[in-house]
Amino acid sequence: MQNPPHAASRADGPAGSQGAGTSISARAMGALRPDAAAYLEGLNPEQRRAVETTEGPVLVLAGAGTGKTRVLTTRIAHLIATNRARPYDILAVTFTNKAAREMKHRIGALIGPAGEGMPWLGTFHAIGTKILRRHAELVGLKSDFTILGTDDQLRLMKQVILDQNVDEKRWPARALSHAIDGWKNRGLGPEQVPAGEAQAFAFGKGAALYTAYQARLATLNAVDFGDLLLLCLKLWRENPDILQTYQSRFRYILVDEYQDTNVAQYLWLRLLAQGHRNVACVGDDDQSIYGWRGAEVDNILRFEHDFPGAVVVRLERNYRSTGHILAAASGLIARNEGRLGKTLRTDDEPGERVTVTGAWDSEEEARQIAEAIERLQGKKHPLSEIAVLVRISAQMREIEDRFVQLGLPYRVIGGPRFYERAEIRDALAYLRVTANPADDLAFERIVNTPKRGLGDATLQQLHAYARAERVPLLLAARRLCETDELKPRVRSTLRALTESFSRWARSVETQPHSEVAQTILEESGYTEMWQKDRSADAAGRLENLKEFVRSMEEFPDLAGFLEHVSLVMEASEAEGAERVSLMTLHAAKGLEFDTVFLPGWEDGLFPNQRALDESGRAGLEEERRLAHVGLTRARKRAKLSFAVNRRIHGLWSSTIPSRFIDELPEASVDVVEAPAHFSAGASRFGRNPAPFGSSYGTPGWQRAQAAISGRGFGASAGGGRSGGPSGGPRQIEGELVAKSTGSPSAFQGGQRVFHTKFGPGTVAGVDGNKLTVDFDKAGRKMVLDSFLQPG
DNA sequence: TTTCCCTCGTTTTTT
DNA sequence: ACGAGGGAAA
Repeated sequence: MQNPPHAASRADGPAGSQGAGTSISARAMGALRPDAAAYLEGLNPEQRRAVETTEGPVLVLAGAGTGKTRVLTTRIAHLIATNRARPYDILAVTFTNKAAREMKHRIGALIGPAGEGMPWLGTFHAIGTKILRRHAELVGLKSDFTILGTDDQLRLMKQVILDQNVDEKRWPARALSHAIDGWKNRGLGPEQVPAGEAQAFAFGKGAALYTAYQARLATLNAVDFGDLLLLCLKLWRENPDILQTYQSRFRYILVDEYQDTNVAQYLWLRLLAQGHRNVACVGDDDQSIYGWRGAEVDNILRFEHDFPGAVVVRLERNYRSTGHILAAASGLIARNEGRLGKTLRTDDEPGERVTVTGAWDSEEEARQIAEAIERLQGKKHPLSEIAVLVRISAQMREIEDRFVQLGLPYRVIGGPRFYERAEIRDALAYLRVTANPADDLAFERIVNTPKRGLGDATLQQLHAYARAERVPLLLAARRLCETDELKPRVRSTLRALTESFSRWARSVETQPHSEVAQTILEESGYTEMWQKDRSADAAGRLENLKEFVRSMEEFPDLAGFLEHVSLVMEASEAEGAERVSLMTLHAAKGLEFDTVFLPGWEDGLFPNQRALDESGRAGLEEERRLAHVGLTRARKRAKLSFAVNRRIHGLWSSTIPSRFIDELPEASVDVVEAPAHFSAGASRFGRNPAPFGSSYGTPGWQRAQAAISGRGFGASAGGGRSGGPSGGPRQIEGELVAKSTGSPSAFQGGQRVFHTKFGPGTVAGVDGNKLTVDFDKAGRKMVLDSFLQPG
């Protein structure tokens, strides 16, 4: 394999017309290729260069919508098709399981089943796990180690903090967890933490806590996510021979989303890449939005320095967005200083300009968005091609409320993950103890779930015994039941539990694991617990449990299932329905939609004040990249908006439009103004609307009304259901201006009424001029009678 | 052991 | 405003 048949001369493929310096034979050879390689067709010259520069380090700077995934998958197909590598010679790492799955899928489509068997295509963590299982004993583990999720991690930290006599009030487990995660992200083991930082935590106990935490993990035969990479580094550093086998095994290395790598991942890659040095990293420094969780933009900025002789390919031709959208995004991101610099361009038409709309408050903003969506819907715009991207999840509530009122179908992307739901984690804990009786953390989670009278006191006894005898909790429980240490009632409950676990463990040997799971959930009383629960979401939880058991069937055995779960914490998404998507900007990375709404462009919210406070200019630049990501999600329409008043932590505060709005290139932006114009004089977008400075407060609703009707401020562009006729008295949420006047109402219970916002309904109760109305669509609301008409 | 109340925090999220 | 989690009372 030293001389592959089609050894590429240099980067210039046949498409590169810079023939100078390319040998005749090479060109002749290239001329053959288009036939031989259908998969290369349709690639532009830069993409092709990124695919065909197979030898040596390559950095592909792939702007948004420039065909990044295509390059990555084609490159793999190319390596295999030209016999440069077999599927198992290639290491391809991604960040998310979703990305890994998609890549597998697309490679399969390109080269057929040959791509199915890429054993080393996966997330950093999945590959790290695979490697660690093979050499577990060399890093002090057994090969069936468990991978702890965040909740287990936290519980462990709490124990460690307690053990070390640190005040848990002052140094909460979360903070320790944060610190340790940070160290692990930077590739630092307990001994390598800089003394200063270790000192800073808990009066110098930082290092001791870290060490103790690792020791606890080791005794539990468990690792956390950080360890999956960190322990690989340790393994390789201490065993050069093993490192070398991996270095020579991976002839070609590919990395997706390189801008998101942290230091540990970078070190991990660098060690592996030192073998063949054929490492291709694909990323976009302008889409680095995970700095807060350890991603180092520096990794991508430093690539040429770290891999001397690297070829850098820029993909700047955008196939996604229209001209104005691209211009807006480019103009914005150009304000960042720490970037390698790319200029996206498109051959597409200029299209619609990016719109900017102001609203009086966040509720009106939500109303405007919903109306705009309904208008689009009226023009046959598919809802699945519309997305609303928010900066923080708290923004979603009002928008959802509005959608619910209108009966507009939507889905929230990136909500609580399936495997993170309490009922699923509980069920998992039962399975974990069944599969591995030494899994103390899982045991602790469910000893008293459902409630069976085994509380703290009992647990303390178990712990004491377990620690003294150096046995797992379950075994400790079993032994203590044989003594008179426990109160009779506790003893019998505990004995029943331990016996159940023994029984379940036995049945795993003989029965299908999903059936065992079903049995466990029933016999333990867990299902019953939710059946008795009267809260609203109990039914959903039971549904989830069913789905959980069903999903187990896809795996060959219990161990396989548990491994999958610990690495793949994502929701099973019901695809396909015709719905608007609602998500955070972070969750939107990698997705695209025809129309994208971007609400909440207000200073303090976006750019987020906290990001600014904590990371200064770097924070601002990351926020700006986030804005850039948001804009570049749109294919045809991007609609920005801001509200001048927003409720923050329950308090109404006035806000000013985001500085990012003023950074957009004017030529690509349309300001959608209310009929009577929204601000005279001030800057282009009505920055700092004079009459309501920061002094605006809750009692000011009178002023608010005056301002709105007087200036037409933020009146919805399309009229429609939210506002009265323009110029007339504006309606604000009935609740907000609700002031009981005491004057008797013209309405009576049972009467049919109509409300401009909520539609038709029936009066359920009367209190002065405040009415309780059961609306046909919106449910029960308190409204003022002045907003109602007899129906 | 359980239940109720009070305090605290509240960007973004993967594995 | 609001929910989660911890501590004190039943």
